[in-house]
Amino acid sequence: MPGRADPAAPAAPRARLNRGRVLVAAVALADETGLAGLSMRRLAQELGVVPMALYKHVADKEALLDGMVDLVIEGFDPPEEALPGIDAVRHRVLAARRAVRRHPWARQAIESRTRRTPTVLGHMDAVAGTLRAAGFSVDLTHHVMHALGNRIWGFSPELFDAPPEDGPAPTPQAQQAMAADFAERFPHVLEIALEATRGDLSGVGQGCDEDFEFAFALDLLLDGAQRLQRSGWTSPRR
Amino acid sequence: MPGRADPAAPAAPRARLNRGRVLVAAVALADETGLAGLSMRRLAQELGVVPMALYKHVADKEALLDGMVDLVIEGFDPPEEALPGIDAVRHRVLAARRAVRRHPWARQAIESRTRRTPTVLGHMDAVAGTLRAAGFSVDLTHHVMHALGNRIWGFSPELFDAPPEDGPAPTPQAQQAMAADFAERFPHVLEIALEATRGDLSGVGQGCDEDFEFAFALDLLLDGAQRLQRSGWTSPRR
DNA sequence: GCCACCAGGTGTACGTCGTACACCCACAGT
DNA sequence: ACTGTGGGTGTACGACGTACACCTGGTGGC
Repeated sequence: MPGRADPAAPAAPRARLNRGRVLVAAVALADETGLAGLSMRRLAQELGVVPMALYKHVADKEALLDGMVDLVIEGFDPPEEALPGIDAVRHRVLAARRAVRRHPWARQAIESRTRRTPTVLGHMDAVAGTLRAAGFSVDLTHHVMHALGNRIWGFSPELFDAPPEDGPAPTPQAQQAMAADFAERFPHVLEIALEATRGDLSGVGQGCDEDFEFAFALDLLLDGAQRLQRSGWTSPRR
Repeated sequence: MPGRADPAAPAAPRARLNRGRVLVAAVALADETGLAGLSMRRLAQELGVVPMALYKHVADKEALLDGMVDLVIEGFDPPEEALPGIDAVRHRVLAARRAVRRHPWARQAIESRTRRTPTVLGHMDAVAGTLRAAGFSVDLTHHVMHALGNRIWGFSPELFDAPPEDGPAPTPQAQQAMAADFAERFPHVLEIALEATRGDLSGVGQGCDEDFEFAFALDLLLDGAQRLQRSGWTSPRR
């Protein structure tokens, strides 16, 4: 083996790893092999690196998945055309769908996420904002967001599943600052949360009235379906 | 240790295992610990048995999950009252939802299933049959089933994801018999499949036009939402 | 020019998972 | 009495995620 050891390795000094490269490689690997085929070990191998090296760039596999989902969401086509009212919502949702469809694993991954990254909140805020711009009340916007469910993502996770529970308790002023930041970045999400909790955000963790939201969406669909049936609807044959 | 060995073990001769007991225990364990906490080893321990013993009753973990999901579906409240038209659909879907909510893991489990067991097909057939009884065309029934999505289950797996691909190729007459059996047990599912493939069931594996189904459901929801907005809808405050 | 630092990559090891495979035992049918 | 055979056992293997100790090459301070 000494006859082989070239001190200045020729072609591939192997670019340094960083979070971005890890995430991109993970997305590519998942595209190829599906979520089930994505393991830390396999991913490391793909990057020509030892498994533990990944942990310098992502906290653990959950964080890796979070990052991958963010990457997909960032790939949502921006709504360049300024469409009127509800059509803007439709446009945005269909754009999300296109991005999600590019990655067959994305639906499952998004559904499994329990943390809400800023990127995820950003998308929800954008959809809510589009509904508000179309003249919807905060109240109605809220329930329609639930009803859209899957469709917001090209398929709806709950906004708040579990309390954030970071490590050490944040100081009051840090909390204040975070709240202000949140209000600025996600104003529409905030107004919905305020409406739903009647201004008492402390109870935001326990979520919405799921039974109500379920029935709301069900009735929206069934009423619409019945209207189609009465009008003798048939699907367009291509 | 010989001083302890009692030849006729006193209280617990430990009832024999069978598929039913395994499934019930698995459901109970998942109820307690969530899907993530359900492992073959843990389940075996709960049953006072060695892990490999389970494999005499379920083929593998996938089959275990299939069985658990079937158990949940069998727990759907039967629609005793004969409601008129669309209300029967609503009633049935809400019944499914109640059953699914009893088991927090069920949604995730159902979504992850790729095989369609007879029990699953049975539920879909029942929902389709209820829509047909309400006067919906096969065509409209089909698309409404897609649109209901999650809601059919208390949250929509595709009917056909992958070809069945059992082990050895079934003989033609066995295939014939299976088809006849299917037609008898799931007539409404069959008529939808026939409609969607225009009578050529050989192509049933490649599924429906997902883009169309997605847009159909999206428009149903958005049209309904817009109607509510125009009528000045507000949610009922309790 | 030296050295101390440290971000980033390595190696080893642990506990858990699903499950293949060989076994063994108690009872049923002859 | 003999022989299957259905059901429970024991051992073992190859993944997996990741903790922990280590090393190493480049950078900033002096």
